[in-house]
Amino acid sequence: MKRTSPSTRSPRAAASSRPTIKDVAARCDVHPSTVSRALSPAMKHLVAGDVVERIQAAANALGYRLNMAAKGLRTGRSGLIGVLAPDIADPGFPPVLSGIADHLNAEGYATIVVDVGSKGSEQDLVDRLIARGVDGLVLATVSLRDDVVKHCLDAALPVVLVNRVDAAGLLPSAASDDAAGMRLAVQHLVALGHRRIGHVAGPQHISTGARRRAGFEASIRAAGLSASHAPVEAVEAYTRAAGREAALRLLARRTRPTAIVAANDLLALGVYDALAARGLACPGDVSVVGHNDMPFVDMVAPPLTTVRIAQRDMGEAAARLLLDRLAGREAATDHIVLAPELIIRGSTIAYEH
Amino acid sequence: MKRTSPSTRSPRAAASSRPTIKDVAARCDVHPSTVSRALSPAMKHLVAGDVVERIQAAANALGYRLNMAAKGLRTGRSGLIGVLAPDIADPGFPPVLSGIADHLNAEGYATIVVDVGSKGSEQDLVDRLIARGVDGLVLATVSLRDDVVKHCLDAALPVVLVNRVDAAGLLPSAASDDAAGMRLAVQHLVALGHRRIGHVAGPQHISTGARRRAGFEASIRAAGLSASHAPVEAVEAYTRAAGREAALRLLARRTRPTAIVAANDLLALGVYDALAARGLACPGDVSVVGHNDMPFVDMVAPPLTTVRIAQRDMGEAAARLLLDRLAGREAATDHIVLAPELIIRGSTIAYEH
DNA sequence: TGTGCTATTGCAATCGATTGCAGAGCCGGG
DNA sequence: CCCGGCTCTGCAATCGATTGCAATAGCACA
Repeated sequence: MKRTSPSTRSPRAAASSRPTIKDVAARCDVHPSTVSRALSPAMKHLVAGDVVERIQAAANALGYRLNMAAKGLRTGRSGLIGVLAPDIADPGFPPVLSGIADHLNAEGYATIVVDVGSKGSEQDLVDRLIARGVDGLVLATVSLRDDVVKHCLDAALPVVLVNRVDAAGLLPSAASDDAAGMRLAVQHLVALGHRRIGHVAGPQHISTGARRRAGFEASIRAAGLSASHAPVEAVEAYTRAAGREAALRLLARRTRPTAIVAANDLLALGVYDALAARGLACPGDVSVVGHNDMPFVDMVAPPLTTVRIAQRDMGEAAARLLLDRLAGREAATDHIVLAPELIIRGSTIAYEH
Repeated sequence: MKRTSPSTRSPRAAASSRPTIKDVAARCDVHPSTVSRALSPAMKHLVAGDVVERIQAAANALGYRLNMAAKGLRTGRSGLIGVLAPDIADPGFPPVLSGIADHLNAEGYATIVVDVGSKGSEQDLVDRLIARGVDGLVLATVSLRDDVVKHCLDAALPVVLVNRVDAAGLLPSAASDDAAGMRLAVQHLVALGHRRIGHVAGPQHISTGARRRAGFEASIRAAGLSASHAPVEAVEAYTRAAGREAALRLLARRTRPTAIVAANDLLALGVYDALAARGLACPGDVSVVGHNDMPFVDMVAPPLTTVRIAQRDMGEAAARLLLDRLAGREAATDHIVLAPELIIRGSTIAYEH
């Protein structure tokens, strides 16, 4: 027990003090380095079989657990992945998150999720994650400012996007096929006989907002409808209140649309609010289609017809993409696109001329 | 530039390599320890003012960022807090989480959230968090097994509970006043004239399930109603499907209840399903009260009357409790209880005899 | 001018694990 | 019987930051 130094005392008080690799080594009469090797799958082959067994036995007899901080310091890898989320409270996000976390956990990584919305600058948050030594970043932030991307690239940090794509398409991403989703929505309405279809578009500085709007307009053209009968109102944020306001503007147009496609379920609920405020019935007077199929939109009145996106798959794909990069494998497919699916419920019906 | 050693090469390849405390020291012609002191708020007073300034200038000229792994190794504190969640996808959880994270972030801590549901043993997850060197744990797990608690106590790790209490009341906790919530619900129904009130109880091995049930029964007694007119059906999990089954059993009783109190909004939605399956109207035939006021229950048909719990406050309180422990302050109040509030919407109406 | 302080700074050990290199022991072939 | 080669293990440096102790300088006061 001569291990206590005279000058510097152990910073962690006498309490607990988990066993270290040295304790295991002492118990087995081998050098710490041998223990390290025996306990590392990659180096185990360098140690004699019986010694490995003895060490493993001693290790879990002592309840030894690897100290990640020490390992991280030495190897330069922390086993931590940062995830930047726009808003944890958004019901659409958890499935994505759990897809990411599950996949990453399986490979021994832990995830630090930070909510950008509440705190200050995204830049600063990224810096703090970098200080923590994260090995990679998953960005699900809605507003992907250029400087953040640049910052990450400067730090030579593997970064992947989820539910987003950057304008230049430089970063690998996993996202839903927004254009296809809007096509499903518009085709569905056209098939029901609708000819005047409005769109409540999301924020245009967010890729989903911009791409869904473009998809909507393209689908309208493809259906041979005139753009003048397909008014678009964009919002500043994906909120129910914003959706309500935009829908009110849409409904105030000379030729009122008989159907409204929202860029988002939250916005669609706002459309419901607007219809109620105008004394209009859904779907009787106006049909509504949402996007995302977030939880419980099947329970609202009327149950919302919406475009379901593969959120969990998106998270998993993003994790895989990141793992590829961490392993040095540059995946062939940098942009994974998930196919959406139209879920028809009660908020859309045929338009009678 | 004689800093490259002959034998062991730097593990982090030439790429990037963030500046270290030594680089800053070299640039200022001082010893690394002086830099460390100058950059630490607690030790700054030991360094001459002008030197501090010079060092700070050099630090952010170089873009120096503290290496948390190294600091953690030396000090024995990682600045990481583990949060065990029952199910991230549960819409009720995000507000709690964000309350926790915001408060902890402000103090320089980062949170690692792990979803217990998906992965294997809770025990093992805790072990992995401990290996990561978390400084403390917030447990929001629904099924708080004794061994997990014991495990944490063995590790001498500060632990707080959120939205939960342990049977023995040993661990500090922040939770809603479940009994008060049930009292609000029952009193509301009684005031509306209901005399036969059923309860869909949550899992009895979860504190919310057990305490809400007890609260329900106590309130029934307090209202002078007979227990035989207040049937209770407990479920195994907080899911919509389980709520449906339990409600069907309740509705099959000889004297059908005219109102049902669910332990949870999710269960309440299941009750809606059951009513629809039996061709009964809500609130016409049966009134329903939920619990938690999760997002969008105001949008379902009919809008759900429910007991709102202060989820964000709960998270904040838990964080404060944990910070107290981390700072060595044993807070006087170990069990913080948050007052619930009844939100009356459309799922409850007066019962006409 | 000498003594005693205090305010600063440097020194070096240390946290726990990893890993390149060196050396020991052993085997079989020539 | 010797040597090349292989397997296994030990040694020691190292990652970056912190901190108790020692040392120095500067200053005041007698």
